[in-house]
Amino acid sequence: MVVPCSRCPLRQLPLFRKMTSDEVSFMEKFKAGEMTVEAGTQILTEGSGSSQLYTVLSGMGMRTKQLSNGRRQVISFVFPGDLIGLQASLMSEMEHSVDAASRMRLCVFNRSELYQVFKSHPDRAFDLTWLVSSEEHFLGEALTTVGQRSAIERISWAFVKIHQRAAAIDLLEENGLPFPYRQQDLADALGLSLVHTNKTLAKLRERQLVFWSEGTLRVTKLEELARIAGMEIGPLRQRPLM
Amino acid sequence: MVVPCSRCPLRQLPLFRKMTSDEVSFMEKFKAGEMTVEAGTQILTEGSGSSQLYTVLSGMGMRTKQLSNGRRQVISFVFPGDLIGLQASLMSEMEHSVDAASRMRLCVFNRSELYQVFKSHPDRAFDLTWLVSSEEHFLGEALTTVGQRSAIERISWAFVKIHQRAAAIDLLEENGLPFPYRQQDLADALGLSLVHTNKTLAKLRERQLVFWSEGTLRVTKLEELARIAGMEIGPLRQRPLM
DNA sequence: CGCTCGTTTGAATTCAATCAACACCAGTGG
DNA sequence: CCACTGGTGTTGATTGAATTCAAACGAGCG
Repeated sequence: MVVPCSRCPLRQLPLFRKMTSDEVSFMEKFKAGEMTVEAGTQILTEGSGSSQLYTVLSGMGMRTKQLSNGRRQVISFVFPGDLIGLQASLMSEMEHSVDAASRMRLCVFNRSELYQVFKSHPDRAFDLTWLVSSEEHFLGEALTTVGQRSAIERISWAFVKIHQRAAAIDLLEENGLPFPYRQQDLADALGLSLVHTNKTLAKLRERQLVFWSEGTLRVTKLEELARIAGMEIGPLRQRPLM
Repeated sequence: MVVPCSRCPLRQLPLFRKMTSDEVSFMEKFKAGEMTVEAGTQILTEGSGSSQLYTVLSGMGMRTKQLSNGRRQVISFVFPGDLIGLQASLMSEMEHSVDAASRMRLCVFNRSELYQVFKSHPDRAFDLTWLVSSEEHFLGEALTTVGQRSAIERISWAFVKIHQRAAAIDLLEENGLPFPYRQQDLADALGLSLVHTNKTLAKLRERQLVFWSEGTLRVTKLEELARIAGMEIGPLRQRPLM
């Protein structure tokens, strides 16, 4: 059962820019359908082209990059509202993979129509560029975190980011937010070993700042975490939803 | 003395996509002038808006991000052909600074005309998006390097990248390429301490792989460096020049 | 019941950070 | 003219944060 873009629940959230009905109906035409994938599915594969773009409707995933020596970097966690696969459409192929960490529902767009967006809807093309730039911005922050912060600072930074984003897409329940990753995923995202990640998580738990178990993450003292990370906690910028 | 875009020496290089004379003359209109800055100048400042976009014509710089604890991440080194300041035009402000490491000549564009590009020249808008995406791609690689590689691997990776790019913009002289940075800059780019960077550089020098002194970098065994870094050495993708 | 997967904990090791000096050079000012 | 200073690079010694190694535990599953 496909939801029309105009009634997409994500679109109602204040995180996402209000669009004119004209813009929405254009996106509607651009939309090829919906798709559900199970946890563990590889949605996009590093090194291969893709004829599709996706907007995440629900569920979570991660972008990963494989090294030849077997190590792996988690580039970012993917949340509802994120656009994935654009890189393959712009360059000839993906330079990272995208894996589903939970069951995910995806909105599918045809890559072939991408140029139409640029040709006939410059404002939406601008939005696309904005989204890529926003992702670039995030990677700059992540690079700074991995390059300059200690283990406890990195993990605190990550949890603040995740909490903020989850709050903005209405994922906060009273007992926490769904966080369907393994400790290894977080370790690979932050450039830490699994063991050290585990021990650092234990420290945060002891200090009553964060509780993460059974796929649920509960952040109890956001400001304290931000203080540890040495970061500002501003409101999220409104973003376009494709 | 301002060079018309059509006779821009960068544009003749095979690294940059051939453009139609129509496209070039559009860029020409978009161009507001040229500008020269001395080494050490801050071209763009983190947290502040900018009414200008620049394409680097010559010289080198770096994007940096400041942490509140005094540490600093060098996000990337900036080379001729790179576009800087787009982020400030898309978001409301820069989220990193750009500093000149040597004297630089810059091609200046007015931010206010950016929307015109999207409106009237969708192919150039596409190029802009491509550039941002390419930068995002690079940051993903850098994140992977800092997150997963050892010190000697990181430095080797960086030198391979730098050598490739320098070669593509005709910066290779018989004695090496101009590399006007301090060891501290490289250290901050790779998430290493100055001392450890220095010692690792000494190792590479002993192994006769890289010689860097007095602002000149000479890479003698590119393949060996790439082998150490565990990376592929493919040809650079052709890129648009704004 | 045995098996796998993810988490947890302890111990040993190591890579890289920090601390501390010194060398070198270009300015700069007495 | 020369002592002094600040910036950059170099080197050795020490420390420490994080990795690696190893083992065990619990949950879910065929």
